[in-house]
Amino acid sequence: MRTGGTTGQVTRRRARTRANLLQAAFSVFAAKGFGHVSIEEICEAAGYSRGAFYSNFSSLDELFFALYEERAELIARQVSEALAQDGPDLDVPAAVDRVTGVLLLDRDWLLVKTDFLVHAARDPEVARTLLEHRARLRGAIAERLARARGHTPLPAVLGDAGSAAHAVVAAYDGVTTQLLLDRDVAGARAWLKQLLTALLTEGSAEPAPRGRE
Amino acid sequence: MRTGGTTGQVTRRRARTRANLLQAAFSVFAAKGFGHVSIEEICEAAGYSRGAFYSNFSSLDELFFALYEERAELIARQVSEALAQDGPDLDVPAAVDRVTGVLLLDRDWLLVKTDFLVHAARDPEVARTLLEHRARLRGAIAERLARARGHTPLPAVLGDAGSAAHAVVAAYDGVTTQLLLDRDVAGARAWLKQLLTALLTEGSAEPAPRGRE
DNA sequence: CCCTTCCGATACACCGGCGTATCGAATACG
DNA sequence: CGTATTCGATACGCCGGTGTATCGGAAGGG
Repeated sequence: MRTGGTTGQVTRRRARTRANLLQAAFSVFAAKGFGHVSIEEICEAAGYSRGAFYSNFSSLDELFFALYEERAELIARQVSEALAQDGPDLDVPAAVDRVTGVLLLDRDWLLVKTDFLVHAARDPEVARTLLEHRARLRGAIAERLARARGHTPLPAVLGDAGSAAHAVVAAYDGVTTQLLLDRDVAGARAWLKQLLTALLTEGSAEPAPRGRE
Repeated sequence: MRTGGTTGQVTRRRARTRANLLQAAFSVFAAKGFGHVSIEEICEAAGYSRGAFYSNFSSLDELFFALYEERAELIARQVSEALAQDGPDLDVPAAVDRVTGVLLLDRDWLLVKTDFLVHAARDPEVARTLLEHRARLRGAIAERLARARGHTPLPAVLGDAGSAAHAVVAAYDGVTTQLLLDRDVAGARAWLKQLLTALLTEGSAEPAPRGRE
């Protein structure tokens, strides 16, 4: 781990190495799960020696944390964009399509995210980070819902926009859990649409999607 | 690991040992998470040597699996009882109270269950087991909902009882995720009631509960 | 009460992975 | 193009945990 360089001379090579390690770690974590992964495995996957690892990170936990933050940041931006993309009217199915394109399609990300959840569940410090990330996403959703209020007849079954956003996130989490098990992406998208439609509209009766199990 | 005893002479001591190991393992897994637990730790916690472990299980995975199945069986029975308990009318808040008493109160169980989910997400064989368990719970819910149909005005926004049960499980999973992070059991119960009320009734507007984050 | 059968504690050899120290090669900068 | 500095590969010692083999004591049957 680099501690305090005398000058600010940080090279391009170093940045590449770090990025490669993170990239490789992502694959390995997704495949095996954090907690069943050794530092050596990551180094091997990335094509570096352990020396490179310790030059860039001080522990596996630190790398994992850095990895999560990097990806979470990326996702958050993409979701915000996807939400902001259309007009003031709220077209739930269309919005779900765009957002799930970001949130549900990358199975590896779901796996790593769930590993991180497990981690956070046992460490309040880590939990804070995850809660903040979730709050940011929820904020984007609440904002979008608030914008729709008045244009589209969003009924107040769930209270204000913030609470409604909470419900949306819960639905998303629930669908994610199922998706991790049955790997049915199409089904998950359909279910999420179904759930959100039920939650966000007053009385639109649609057929329930087919579940695999 | 015991393979093929010449006679069927399996003693009481053995059963106690096995139970003690499972019990200790549960605590250790809950505290540290599967994947950060060694066989030795479990033996130490249970007050046995590694010899005892290998006499009863052949690997950590096997023990973990056995542990999950034991507990899941228990929970499934309790939930079924809790659901069958009252009359044909569906009192959502009351039912939620009874069911969440079983499903949300034991944090350790939530932690182990999530570890198992992570495991299952990477191993289709394990996933099948978990999916079957979930299907059983869902079946109990669907049955309960079907029984309520006709008595209580359950609107068909979600389709048939099976689909509605699916939605209920998704809501439960979503709330669980949040609970793992914020540890707010009361809040989780309130949220679950809120969500299920919104999903299972036509147009009852109630205030949203306070979230901590 | 004996004695057969079973159970689990102990001892042993082994290895994967960890963290550090050192040094040659790569890189930025003048 | 030289050179000061950083980066990462290699080598080393170490340890926790694994799985097996052996053996003394507990448990249950007659």
